[in-house]
Amino acid sequence: MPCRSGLGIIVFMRPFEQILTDWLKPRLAAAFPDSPVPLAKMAVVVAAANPEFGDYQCNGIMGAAKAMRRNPREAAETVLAGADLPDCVEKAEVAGAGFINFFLKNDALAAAAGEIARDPHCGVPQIGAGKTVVLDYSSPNVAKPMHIGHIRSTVIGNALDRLHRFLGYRVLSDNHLGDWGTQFGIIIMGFRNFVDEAALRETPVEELERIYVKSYEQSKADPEWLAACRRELVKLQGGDPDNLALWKRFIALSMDEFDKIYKRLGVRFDLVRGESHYRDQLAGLVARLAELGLARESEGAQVVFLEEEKLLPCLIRKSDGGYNYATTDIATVLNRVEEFKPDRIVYVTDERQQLHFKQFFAVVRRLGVTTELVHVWFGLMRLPEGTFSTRQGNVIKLERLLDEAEQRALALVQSSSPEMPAETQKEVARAVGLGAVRYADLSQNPQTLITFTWDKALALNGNSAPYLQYACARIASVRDKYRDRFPAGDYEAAPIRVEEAAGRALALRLARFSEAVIRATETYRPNVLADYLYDLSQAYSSYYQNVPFLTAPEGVRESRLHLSAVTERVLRQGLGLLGIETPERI
RNA sequence: GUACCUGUAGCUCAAUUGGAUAGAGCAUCAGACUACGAAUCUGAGGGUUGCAGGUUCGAUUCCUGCCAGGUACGCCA
Repeated sequence: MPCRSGLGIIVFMRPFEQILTDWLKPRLAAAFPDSPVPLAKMAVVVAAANPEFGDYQCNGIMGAAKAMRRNPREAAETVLAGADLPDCVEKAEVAGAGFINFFLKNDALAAAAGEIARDPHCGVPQIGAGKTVVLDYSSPNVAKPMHIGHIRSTVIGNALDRLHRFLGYRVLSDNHLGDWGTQFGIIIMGFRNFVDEAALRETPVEELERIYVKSYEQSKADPEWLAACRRELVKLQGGDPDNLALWKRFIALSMDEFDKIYKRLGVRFDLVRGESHYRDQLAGLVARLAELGLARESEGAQVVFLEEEKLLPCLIRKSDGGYNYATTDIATVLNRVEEFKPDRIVYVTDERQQLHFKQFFAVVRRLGVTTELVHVWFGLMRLPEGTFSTRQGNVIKLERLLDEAEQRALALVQSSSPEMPAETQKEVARAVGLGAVRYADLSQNPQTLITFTWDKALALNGNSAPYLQYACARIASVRDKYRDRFPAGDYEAAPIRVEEAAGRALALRLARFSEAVIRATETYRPNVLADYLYDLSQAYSSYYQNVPFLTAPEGVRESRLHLSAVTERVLRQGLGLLGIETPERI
């Protein structure tokens, strides 16, 4: 992996899979001059599935050989015949039906670990340099408390945010608040008739929710009330000063509460532009779509038909003259494209909005926008007894989840670290509890539904954030003891040597960090990184258990401390990308 | 009715996007602290990958049909 100039300065470093792929390409091109399978696909090298098959493997030859009616094993032998292996490879062999397996030199693994320690990005290439991504996530509705259903968009979106930045992308995170919908007519009526000012001072957002629910129920039972709600909405949208003042107050109260949660979760946005930010552009947008012949009237509404895309029609203006979210979303894309010139716009929402995104993406395409648009959707959060909803009253507030997590973590810290000062215990419990909640969500494939249980969300052992945090704390603890006992020692200057099996397995995991980061980002699945970190951590725990540090002979001791330090660095960096803190001691 | 998603060990989830003997955690059972943190480690049992076909050297992955669950289908977001 290390690539040095003659002066011993690091020029660049590449992951092993990249080195091996590049090595394979010209050889495959020579062996298969007329292959119908593209070289780029044939030459892909991936981590080996099983240690007995080496460290990395290439599976592409079998497909190509098949397409050309050649014997795959013989074809693979031909490729390897020259035997001028890359420096990092100990041996390469053909196995099974026509796999090529690569076994790396221990020295190469040791050197790679050393490079990761020195590289500011832990060996991860800056593949996003020069590219801009707008990331749209969280986006809660004003006047409703955030509940456990909101955690997914916020936590997944935030992890994607951090991952992209780490890869060198310019990221603009935008919290597209629901601050301009039909709900405000209902809330204003609720406010005028039911508000309890004392409650509004005590728990503002809960009170707003209460009056919303009450007014909503009344609107379903009473057509007069519903009509009044509509009138209030039209007044608001028409700029009525009283309603505007109320609306602004609702937003301010909600934002205060959202900000508290974002602060606890370590989430910050570059932009907070709610739907209302685009409200003056909606009429012009609809007119433009009509002029272009894209939109036309249907049943009193303005609609874009999407038969070519085999999609249902997209409604952009209601028959009562009001606009809906599709219109706002289209306007938002146009603004972002013009203002930020992004290469890509990524949205993180739940699965229910898939059709909506396909529809308004299609409309935007017809307007000539070529920016890549991605909808990252995730499965709904459910309770064991079924879905939850505000109206059923079975929601679990996000704040309560976070409080509970910190409490459980505190109990654990107090029992296992009684000597720790109370203030520190509290701080550690915060990091451990919130880390557990984040990890429980991020370690699962986003596209599956999550059934919420307290035990799962707050797990503190096994495959959980505290397991990873524990590994970090243990490394830090050994490092401090080393400094006590060997004040003159400098393990960071000592070379890393890879000898025993557990150390080799650990170094191999470290070399795969960049692959995990890139794949997690490109597939929009933070769980890929979470899986990697857990695997790395297991490799370390095993190493720790099987190999002495402080009682090892000089040299070996320093090498092991050094390898531990690299592991710590990658773990802290990786967990940081998931938004999980790693206290020195836990 | 149409479209999308999910179905893997008792439970919760993986499986490098078509690769080799389908892997982890929890739970169960058996071991390991007079060493550097046992929030840990070592090992065992546990599988017709919903069912039935198909495509090919090779399928949890792709195609078709069923079954079960979830979600969405013009004026909510």
